This record gives sequence, C-alpha cells and structure tokens, in this order.
Amino acid sequence: MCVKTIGMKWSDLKSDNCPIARSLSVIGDRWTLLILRDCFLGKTRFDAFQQSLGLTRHVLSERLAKLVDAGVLTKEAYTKGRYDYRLTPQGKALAPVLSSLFDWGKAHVRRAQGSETTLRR
Amino acid sequence: MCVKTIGMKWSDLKSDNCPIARSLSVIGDRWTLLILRDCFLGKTRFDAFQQSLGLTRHVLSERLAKLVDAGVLTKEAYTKGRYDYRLTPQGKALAPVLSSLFDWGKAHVRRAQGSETTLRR
DNA sequence: TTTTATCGTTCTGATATGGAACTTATTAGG
DNA sequence: CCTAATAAGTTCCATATCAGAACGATAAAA
Repeated sequence: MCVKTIGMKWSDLKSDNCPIARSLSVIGDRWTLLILRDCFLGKTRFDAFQQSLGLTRHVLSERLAKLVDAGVLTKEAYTKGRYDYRLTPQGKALAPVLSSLFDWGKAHVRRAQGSETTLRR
Repeated sequence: MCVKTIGMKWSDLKSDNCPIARSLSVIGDRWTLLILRDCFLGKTRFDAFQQSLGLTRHVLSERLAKLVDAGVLTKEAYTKGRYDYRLTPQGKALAPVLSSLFDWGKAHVRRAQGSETTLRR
C-alpha cells in the first residue's frame, strides 16, 4: 500500500507513493480542511473565511493560494481586486472526507469545556 | 452546522461546536493521520513509525501521547520501557476517514516528481 | 561484558504561526 | 465630489512548532 521512504519531510509528501500521504500534501495543512468545510457551507470570500475561522490573514492567504494551485478551488474576480473562491469538481470530491470527519467527530469527540463563544465581532 | 467563534486558535478547536473541527483537534496535526495509517497497516512501535515516516522522535513522541490521551490509541508495555501502540475501537472507527483520503488522493492527486526513494536505511 | 535496539528527552537553529498595522482598490454615504 | 467603510491582501515582529542531532536509560543479544 505505502512504501517506506527515508528522511521524508512534510513537504515531500506530494511525491509519496501513498495516496493518503498525497492527499495530506494538499489538504493536510493546519486550517485547510476547515477552509474547505466553509466552502461546502457556501462561503466564497476571504473575509468570510477569516472571520469564521479566526486564522491570520497571512496564513489564510497562503492556504487559499495553495488550494487554487492544487486545483481544489478556483479564484475568480467578481470585480477588480475582489475574489470568489469556489470548489472545483476535484474540490467537491472531498465531500466524503469531510463527511467522515463529521461522523467521527460527532460519535467520538466530546466537546471540551471552554470558550462557548457564539459571539460575533 | 458550525458556529462562528472569534479569535479562535488552533488549540481551541476541541471546544468547537462543529464535529469536523473537533475531529481535527484530535487528528488534524501534522503527521498524525500518517501515524494512524501505519497503525492500520499493523505497525505498533515507536521506531517503526519513526522509520516509516521520517519525522523526528520528538514530534512522534508528542503525537503518540496525544493520541493515547484522546483514546485513539492504547500504549501497552510489552516489556519494561518498550511499548506497543494499538488502535482502540475509537481509533478503528477512523477507517472511513483514511479510506476517503485514500480514494481522493488516488483519484485526484498525481504524484509529483522527486525522491522516488523506495530505499531502506 | 560489550554491543545493539528501543523509547524516549534535551538542545539548537530553522520554519510556521499569531497579532497587529499598513496598502491598494472599490464601493457606499452624505 | 469627498470621506468613510469594505475587501483582499502584504509586511513586520514575537512566539510557537518543527527538524536534526546528540544524549540517556533500560533491556535484550553476542
């Protein structure tokens, strides 16, 4: 199934023989799957992601660029300098991944105490 | 489905309302899903994971401890100071997650050029 | 008894992330 | 028309995390 490699780094995953590793090379970075979750929920804009997730603009910018580069999202200007990010067919094909994560989280991970903040800014 | 929170950090995910976010609080760290893949492939020991993945002992140690703490793996001494890590039922329930990642990677992520190292140490 | 294997911890330098301010262009309001 | 508010980043710096290597402690093997 998967072949042993030596001294592999996280950034080398994209050339791994294992499809799981290659998937993670695209969507395995911190925040990326949550960005995609928001995409499935209909969000398309930079600020919408940023406000929903609370990650920094810098990281969001990098993650979106990587997803566009990987063909998971498209970036289209709806007017000059403002963009919509939308799932490509390849991105939509991630539905089972998010779905299985949803199921597992619901069944097996209890909510920890802490900020129940439903607050909006 | 998921509730907006403000100024959320990665470490706050465990108290998020969204099951996907809570799943990622447990298995969303770098390397964690690859460690679990190896568990599904029958590996049980520290060095086996380390040699397979090439991550540092420090990070591996931390990830394993977190997975044990979360109830995804058990840590059992097979002799003093040496351990087997095995999937709990909760851990085995992650099979659909890995399966969907496998399918998506196989269908949608081409192998990049680069170290095709099938070498062993 | 010396060596080797296992399972870590510690140290140091590199990389990634968080937080905030700053840019540039675009609408919206008066 | 002028000003303010949005949108989508970029830049800067402090902190957190990671990679690489060395160090320890215990246990099995030679």
